[in-house]
Amino acid sequence: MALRTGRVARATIARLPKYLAYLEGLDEHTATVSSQHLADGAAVKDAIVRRDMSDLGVTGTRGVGYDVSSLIDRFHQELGRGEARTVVIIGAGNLGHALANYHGFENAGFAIVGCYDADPEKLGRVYNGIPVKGVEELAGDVAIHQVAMAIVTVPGPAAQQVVDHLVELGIRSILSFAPATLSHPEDVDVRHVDLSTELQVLAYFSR
Amino acid sequence: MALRTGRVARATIARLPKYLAYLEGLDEHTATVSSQHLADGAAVKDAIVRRDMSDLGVTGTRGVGYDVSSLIDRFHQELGRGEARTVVIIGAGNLGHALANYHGFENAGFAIVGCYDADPEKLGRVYNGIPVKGVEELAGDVAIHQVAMAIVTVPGPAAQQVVDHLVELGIRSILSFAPATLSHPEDVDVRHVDLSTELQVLAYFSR
DNA sequence: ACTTGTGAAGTCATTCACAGCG
DNA sequence: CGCTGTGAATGACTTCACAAGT
Repeated sequence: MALRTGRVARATIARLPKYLAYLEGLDEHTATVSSQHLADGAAVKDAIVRRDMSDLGVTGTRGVGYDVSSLIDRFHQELGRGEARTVVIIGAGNLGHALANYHGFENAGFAIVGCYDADPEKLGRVYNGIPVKGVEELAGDVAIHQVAMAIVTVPGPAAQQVVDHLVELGIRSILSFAPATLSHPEDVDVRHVDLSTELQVLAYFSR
Repeated sequence: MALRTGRVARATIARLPKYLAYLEGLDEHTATVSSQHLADGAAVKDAIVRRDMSDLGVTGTRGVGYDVSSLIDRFHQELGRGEARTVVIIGAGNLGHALANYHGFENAGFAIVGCYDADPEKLGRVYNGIPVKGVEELAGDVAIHQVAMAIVTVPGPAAQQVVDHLVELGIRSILSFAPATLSHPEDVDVRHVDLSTELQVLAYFSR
């Protein structure tokens, strides 16, 4: 259906890292995978795999499957691996610290420029090679490193002004862990991960 | 439409904490809210609020709005606040530490029983009043405290066996931060928060 | 007048099921 | 025969729009 859409569905993109993890863990000499096979590896249904490939414009061989290395290349390209992508973390508390030490971001091709905090006492620390700096350095660093994304880990009450500041600096994509309802211009994409809500939803459905 | 369904849509439940946060921050003497008003406070559309209330079986007064304290009571009840709900955290690394220190879980009515790690060096530490224990104490603690939920923050490769173990202990709800595809019985509810995937999706749509 | 409550339509994503190619 | 590729069905959630209650 979508033979050359510039944009692919969010749900499809979210599965690409899973597909990639499975494909990259495969034997060197595994040349092809069937949708069934890939589906098992990524814990999804086979029909989803075929739909995703179709939406991405990827084509396999009937009776055989999809070419593994083509898939890997295509997924890398689609996810923008290889391009320089810089990120800042705002808030050097426990969560900021944990995220700075989390290697999944680097593995996915992101470079964390710095971790910014208002507390002068934290200044100068280094987490996993990432410097903790004062917020006054943020504007400069964003410009120098062409930062396009930010991860917000400040306490709830401070989150709104942090978001406002980030938007002012030209950041258009924000991943927030702050337990707060945030307002923002609609051309800014704010993804919200609310840990306590996740747990509450889980609890609700376990009764 | 749903006047007495035992179960409400996931999406609706996920909004209740937002509604609650807004309502609980209201003036003492604000007796009612309109769907419009509540929608603004929770950053959603007013039609969603009305649909949610309808699905919950909550009824307002036309021309006036919904009764604030009734809503608060109803939401608390729906989310199971007030009931004893115990949780364990598996993995006392950076993320486990951060989550132990995160007060949002307690605020939502969860009691974190302990933080379990295979590394003997971490044993005996206390994070925010939560003891770090060896995994061999997990089974006993789960039984004693009637733990029904677990948060998994171990590295990817260890995650599958941790999940298997938790399932064996009777845990039926798991919130996993491990960057790994996990298999589990279908009567066990596993919510997966993949931080690096979140960032990759965000990056994709910012191009 | 103001605001609820809800059919009906719209959007997005998953799943089915099978025709058609290799 | 095996496996892809996709129309069509289904399902979950949102949004519209308006009739009806206060």
